[in-house]
Amino acid sequence: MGRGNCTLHNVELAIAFSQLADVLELAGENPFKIRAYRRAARTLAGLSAPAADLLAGGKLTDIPGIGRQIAAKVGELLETNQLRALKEAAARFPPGLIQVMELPGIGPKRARTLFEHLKVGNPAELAGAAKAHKVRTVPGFGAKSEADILRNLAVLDKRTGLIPLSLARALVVALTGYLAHLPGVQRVAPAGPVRRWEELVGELSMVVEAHDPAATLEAVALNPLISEVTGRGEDSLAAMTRWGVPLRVTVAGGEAAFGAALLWQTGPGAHVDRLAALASERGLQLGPAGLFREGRLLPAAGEEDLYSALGLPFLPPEVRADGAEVDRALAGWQPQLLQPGAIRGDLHVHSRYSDGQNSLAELLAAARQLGYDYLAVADHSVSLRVAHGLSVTDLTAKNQAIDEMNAANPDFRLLKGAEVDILADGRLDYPDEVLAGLDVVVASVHSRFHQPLAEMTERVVTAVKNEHVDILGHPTGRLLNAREPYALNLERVLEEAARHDTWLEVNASPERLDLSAPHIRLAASYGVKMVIDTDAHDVNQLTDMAYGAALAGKAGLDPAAVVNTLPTGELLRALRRKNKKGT
DNA sequence: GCCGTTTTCGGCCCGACTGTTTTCAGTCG
Repeated sequence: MGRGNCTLHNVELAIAFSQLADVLELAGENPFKIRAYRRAARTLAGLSAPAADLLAGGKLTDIPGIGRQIAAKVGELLETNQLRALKEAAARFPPGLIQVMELPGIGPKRARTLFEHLKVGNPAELAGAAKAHKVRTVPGFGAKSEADILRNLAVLDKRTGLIPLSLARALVVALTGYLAHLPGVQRVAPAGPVRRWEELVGELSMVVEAHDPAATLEAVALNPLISEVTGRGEDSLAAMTRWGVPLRVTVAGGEAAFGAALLWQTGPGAHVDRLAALASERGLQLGPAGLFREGRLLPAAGEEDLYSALGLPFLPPEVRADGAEVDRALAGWQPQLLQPGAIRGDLHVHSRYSDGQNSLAELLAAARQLGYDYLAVADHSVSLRVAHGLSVTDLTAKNQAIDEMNAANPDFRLLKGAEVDILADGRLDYPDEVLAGLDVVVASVHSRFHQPLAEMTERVVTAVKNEHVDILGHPTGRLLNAREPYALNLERVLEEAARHDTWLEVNASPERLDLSAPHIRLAASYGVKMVIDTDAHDVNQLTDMAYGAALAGKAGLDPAAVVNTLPTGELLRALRRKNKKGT
């Protein structure tokens, strides 16, 4: 974490353009214009420098997809904190109609139709209309749509108030920067589910060490991210953020109490309760104010000291859960984490050849910057038209370009890869002889998501058995907060993956986190090897590896089961494992 | 909206699936 406020501004700019795209979609604007705004939103969110600096330096329009008009809108946002175009367009529709559009099967046209016929302007009103069987009276809707709407509304309801970890992290980085610069503030640390790397976040929590708690909390209340202060204590403040997620800021009473405050605010409750119980078993008292013996505060500057005082190894936030981990640690268990630098490369990234943003040269340079030894450029296969899936001819040309890059860069290895679609019947989207010419084959499902369980399982198992497939990509297909996983018997897939030595991907993109931590545990129990990949479509997303590493730590995955910790030579041997065994 | 060593205008993300229809519009990846 670091980099002050720049991430905040970029994320906020991105959200504004994304909202503009949403509302223009409702308004029936030119789809290409809408796409341009969405692209700009993605680009802005991924920038590594503050957009404000680029704009000031006249460099913003150098970025592909950002022209004069969007740059002007960025300027307007930075100056006035709002977009006139967004305000005007949004005024034409009830604000809840955007949420109605989040329902699967409901796009801008159908959301508008519902609004015009039934006057429903938000999910709650739509639920009422559906229950009263009014939806089926609207042209283009029937009993099936009505039932789908009700079912999907329940899913939508479950996730309200939860934001993706990536957005939560951006907000916490922004708040950290803000807090760190307040006078009298010594230390700031994020806590809560963000620090535990929970995949969806329902609350933000920060711990501060400060000379003057009242003045510090007063300053927090003035932060523009905060829409409303909901509670004040002597040393804490509760507020609602503009993103609808509550925030708690806790001021620790001095250095000796910082660790305890951080521990308490990081949670979860069951973990902290187990620690407190353990402390009292040892004649100590552990609470949010610190660790005490007979009423005397013991010196403990950090969490490490607290764990150590209880006779425990340090338990990093991502492994803190229901308290059982405390007892495992007492019995000698040590959490296994991927050390920085353990990951030697990424085996699933996209280039400009399909739907990525960067050239091979840019990808190579970025990977080298991260200290990697290798990078597999796995672009989409021919069937995935929307993503510019590569024809065999294009793939051949790309492979040749990779050979040339490798010849010119002997210290690094670009791997010839493809993310090959698993077709509806389990066949792959390239012929065998083409697959045989690749270093890395990632096989993924990108179509026909609604196949019944048995059919989908058979389809994926067929791919897993395929001798050319190295990795099963994003195995469950879920999109966090957006799309449910497809029906799949994962245990059956794991069985076959273990048998055929096919690796499973831990897709580290914060939109997916697929496999999830529980699924990683399950896969490990089958003896299946895993690869942590970012699925980056932009060099800035290569650092999403941190999400995957945290997920592996949460799942307690043995680093030895992670294939991309291998150095180049061993990885290349491992990639040839099937051919060696083969016929 | 953006973009262009062919274009300053006219392309750009196309095709399959779905539920509602009696021939297709809307959604999605």
